[in-house]
Amino acid sequence: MLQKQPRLKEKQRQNNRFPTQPNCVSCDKRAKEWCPLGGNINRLDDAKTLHMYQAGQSLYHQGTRALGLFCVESGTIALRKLDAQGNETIVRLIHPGQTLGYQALFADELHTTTAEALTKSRVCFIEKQTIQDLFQEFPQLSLSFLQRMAEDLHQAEEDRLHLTALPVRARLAHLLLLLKDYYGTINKEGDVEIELPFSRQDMASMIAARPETLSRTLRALERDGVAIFDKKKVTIKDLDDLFDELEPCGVNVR
Amino acid sequence: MLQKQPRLKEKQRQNNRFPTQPNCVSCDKRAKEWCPLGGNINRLDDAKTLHMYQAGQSLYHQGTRALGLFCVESGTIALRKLDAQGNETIVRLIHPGQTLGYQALFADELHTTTAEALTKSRVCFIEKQTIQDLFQEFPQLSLSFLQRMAEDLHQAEEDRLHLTALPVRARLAHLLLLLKDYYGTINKEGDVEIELPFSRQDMASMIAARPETLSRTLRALERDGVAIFDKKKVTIKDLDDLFDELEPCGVNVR
DNA sequence: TAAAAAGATTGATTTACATCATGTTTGAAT
DNA sequence: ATTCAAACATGATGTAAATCAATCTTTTTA
Repeated sequence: MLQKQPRLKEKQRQNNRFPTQPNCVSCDKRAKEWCPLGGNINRLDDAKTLHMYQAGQSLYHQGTRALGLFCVESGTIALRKLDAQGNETIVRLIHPGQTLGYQALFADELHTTTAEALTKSRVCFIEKQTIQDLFQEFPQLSLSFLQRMAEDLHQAEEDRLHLTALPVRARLAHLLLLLKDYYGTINKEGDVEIELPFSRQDMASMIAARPETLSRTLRALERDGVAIFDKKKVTIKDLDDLFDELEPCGVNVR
Repeated sequence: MLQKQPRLKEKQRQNNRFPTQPNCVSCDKRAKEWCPLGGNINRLDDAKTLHMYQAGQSLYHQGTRALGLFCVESGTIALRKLDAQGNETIVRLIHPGQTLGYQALFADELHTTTAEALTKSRVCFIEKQTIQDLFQEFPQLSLSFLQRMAEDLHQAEEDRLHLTALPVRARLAHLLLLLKDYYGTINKEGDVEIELPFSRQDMASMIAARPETLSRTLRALERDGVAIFDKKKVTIKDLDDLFDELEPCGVNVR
């Protein structure tokens, strides 16, 4: 199965040298998956290899074998799924501290998504054999991954519900509320500003809408004074306005 | 949170006595989750308790704590999800040999669905403590559940795709193709006959459509000679006709 | 810098499906 | 049987979002 390999801009090809080695022990973003290692977290630290990815580069490709696990230190990774008709959707975003690649690894299937760095990213890789060794030595580790996947499953259920029960506008509001946690800052006027790391097309795919529909919905939100969309910058005066979009639909944002 | 407890028909209240104890060792339907127990499968056998459920009875309720795992010996269990607006959807069906209840148990969350027996069912229950002990003693067990959940996750991804990419008619065709594996028989004319264990409303919820839409779609398939729907019995002359419904959508039924 | 390609917006039109309304069948309780 | 309440079917109508098509904008390539 052939995958599209996005070409990189010239300037992106540079600056790939002299990375500071990240340290799992001091990594404050590390997700709870690795907690069972406790004081032995250095075991992970020793086994990992650091990789730098420029925006647009892939960590792995849909349809390939899983060689190990990835753990994001910085940057944003998108899991893209390509279907038979050639539609590409972002299934999920992975943020610093989170692990990815476990689905195919644990299911012993081929990767069902392509993992692509949306921003310049630092990602650690732990190969399959190491994972197996660690799981053997620290059985609690598999339990924490069980928990992880159970939560994923819960999320998937929830997403399905939203998809069928909520109109595009509410799905968009919901997405913005999730994104603000990762990309939101407060500007000098005290408004929330979100710098989106992806295109309109990607954004549309995330809420299962067509780009045209997304575009119109953005404008509708602007008309109603809920948010301002300038290129990839979103400005929100009052988050409550977004919550109000969801309230009549009975959604509680975790 | 109050749950609707369906009233049982009179005759269903009877015949709940003298169940033959099922035996995990000889259970030929047992799913691969328990394989790691190997020759120690009797450990599971000793720990389990058998429960009989009449159609309409619940194994557990959405919003309650997970007390253990269930393993279906016979019958069909539906996982129902009730949303804020009061819509009820069948998220999934569980068949003999399969395990259920692990999502909430592993995530340490409340049950996100209600498990309801659609037919008279025999289900084994293994309580949390036992599971923990077994997982401790047989670490491979958690790996096999990891695999299980990874597959579930894959399925959820796939379902989401279908939901957004396929029209109701294709989703219905797809559902029938899945159901035939569990409920299909060949009648004297050589046609496939499926005896559905659920109502039209439930069926509609499974493909995320309204009952009216499902009703019309059934008739459309009948008009086109693809299938005949008589009450809960579906007759299909040629399965290829169903595959043809999916082909233009680029779906390959596993 | 110009040219080309891709992405984004906007408008007009279509459509699949939901909703509403009404009638019919079913099947359990009396 | 008779009654009653669900479940199911069917027709009429409404609508959110997709599709089609035409600019406009930004990015990439040459």
